[in-house]
Amino acid sequence: MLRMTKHSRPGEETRQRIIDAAGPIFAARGFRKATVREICAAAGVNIASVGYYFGDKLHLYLHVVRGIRAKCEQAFPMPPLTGTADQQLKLVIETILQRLLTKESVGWEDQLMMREMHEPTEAFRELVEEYFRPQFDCLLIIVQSLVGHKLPAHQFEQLVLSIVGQCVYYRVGNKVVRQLIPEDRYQQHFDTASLAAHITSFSLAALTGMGYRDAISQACSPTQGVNTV
Amino acid sequence: MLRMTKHSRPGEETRQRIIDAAGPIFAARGFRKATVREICAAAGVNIASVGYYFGDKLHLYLHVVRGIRAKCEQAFPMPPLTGTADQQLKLVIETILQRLLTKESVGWEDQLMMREMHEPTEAFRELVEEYFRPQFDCLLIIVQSLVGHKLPAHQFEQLVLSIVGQCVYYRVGNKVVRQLIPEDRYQQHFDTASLAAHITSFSLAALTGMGYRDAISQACSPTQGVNTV
DNA sequence: GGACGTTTCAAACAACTGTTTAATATACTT
DNA sequence: AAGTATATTAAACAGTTGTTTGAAACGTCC
Repeated sequence: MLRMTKHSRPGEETRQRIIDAAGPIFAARGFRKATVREICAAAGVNIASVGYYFGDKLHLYLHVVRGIRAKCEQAFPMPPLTGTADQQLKLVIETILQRLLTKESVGWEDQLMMREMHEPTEAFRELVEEYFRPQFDCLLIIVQSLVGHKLPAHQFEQLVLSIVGQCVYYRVGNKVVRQLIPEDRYQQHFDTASLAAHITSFSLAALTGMGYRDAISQACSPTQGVNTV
Repeated sequence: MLRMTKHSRPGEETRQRIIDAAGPIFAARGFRKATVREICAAAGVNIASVGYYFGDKLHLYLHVVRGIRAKCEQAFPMPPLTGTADQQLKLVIETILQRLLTKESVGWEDQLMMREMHEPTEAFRELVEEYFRPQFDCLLIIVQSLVGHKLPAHQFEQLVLSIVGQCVYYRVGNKVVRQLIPEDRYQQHFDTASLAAHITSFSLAALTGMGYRDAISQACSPTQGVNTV
């Protein structure tokens, strides 16, 4: 039974069902390994529907990727930049780790993101601009605020990348970490909150210890825009 | 023309040629995308040779992966643990970055490693034990030496992972970084040596700033084995 | 030099893939 | 109610893949 009003064609439903079904499958299997047959079976539609609505498999994939940012922003929104810069840093690190380390039930978006990092498709460039760049700029502002004075731009960028790198590794190298660290100790000390606390204090200590930042001003620096050279 | 003595069958040569040709192709295309036909064409042998010598494509892949560690250790050997712990840390970070960021000409082994991290095969477990574990233990000893006193094991491990994470991100997230950082600035400040210097000072500053380590002992602590709890 | 095990080869095989087709069904318009 | 554009379907298509086959070529040993 199909209902087809002027503004909601019956096809819209199957179209959406295909996208919904395709996301987790592309994330789990990768673009190449994921088959149109499996996606259509999961969506409960005919094989030919992909060609009918998206042209081909690649364009379906691009539609899926382009819909990710919104979903991710909705599940774990970036925290507002209030409070001291120290607090801001901790919150952002926690948010990034949550997005990265959440279980597969909601986390297939990040799986796809990691696949794009490893084997970029056409969608990669805009994905960086719309997903990674905002996180990067956000951290850049916080770090500039923490340092409190001007530095060459590349130094700020390297500082931010050092922070991001620590977070991302727990996702990218997750399987390695799981094998390097004894299981019980992993369960006890490598949850999202503990890791966020460690990475935050590690990074704050680095900023302080590198002399970029007064050890005294540690817990009381409000955020202010700071320009690079 | 085939030469077949008792101890060096003619097949040994083609067998080796297949392995040599397969490595870069598996690394560049991934296990699935790499085709037996392309590998055999690159090796200059018949398609059927893979089945004849390795049984099937998967077992050829496993042979290739198992031969990686030796090659990598030979190209960029881990530095001997001499000098101050500070110097050791810098050398190890440099070695890791060199292994990770070397151009494709010699770096296909690490490409394969990254693929295994993302999509592990049967070879993953032993790869971690033989390749990642030594690096991890090496850094663990250095960090223990830098801290100079006992700490819970998981804290040492998180410190090491913070260091490794910074390095690995420049490989895993390379394409992201390349797009986030303006090209000219990347060329100027994001070479292996500069990154190694930054990551080293960042990490040393963190260790110092976290209070794990006397700021005074910074440049003169010789390595000594330190046991965790 | 002939017999034998080993190695190579071109060709075919079987399975799976994304895509297209042409017919059928559906819902809206007039 | 007829007509029409839209949507769905089962089936077939065309291409690529890993793997197997059976014969031919080769080197070694008696």
